[in-house]
Amino acid sequence: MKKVYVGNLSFKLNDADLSEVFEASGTIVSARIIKDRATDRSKGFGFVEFETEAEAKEALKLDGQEFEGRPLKVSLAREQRPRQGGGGGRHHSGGERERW
DNA sequence: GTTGAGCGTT
Repeated sequence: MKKVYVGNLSFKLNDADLSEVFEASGTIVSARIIKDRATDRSKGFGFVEFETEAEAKEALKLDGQEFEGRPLKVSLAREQRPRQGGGGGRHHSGGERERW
């Protein structure tokens, strides 16, 4: 998955807004603002998934772009957090990155 | 009605 982390977002932004911002960078598979599961309030950051890596790189160029009065913070998303464990083949748990 | 460095939930 080509996913990018987007931070420094305004608390007013929604997944739709995030989509609006990054749809100009490429084909968005999924765009979501991370919110508090309890209060549903925006945490001020989100994730955007693209179809291709090239589009994700285009999204990285939006890093520093001002939006809603705040400069966007865009970077490669880390490995997706496991939902509940379980399931089976865990390749490499934790934030450890694949060795190059 | 709140806040501000950060890497997530069905």
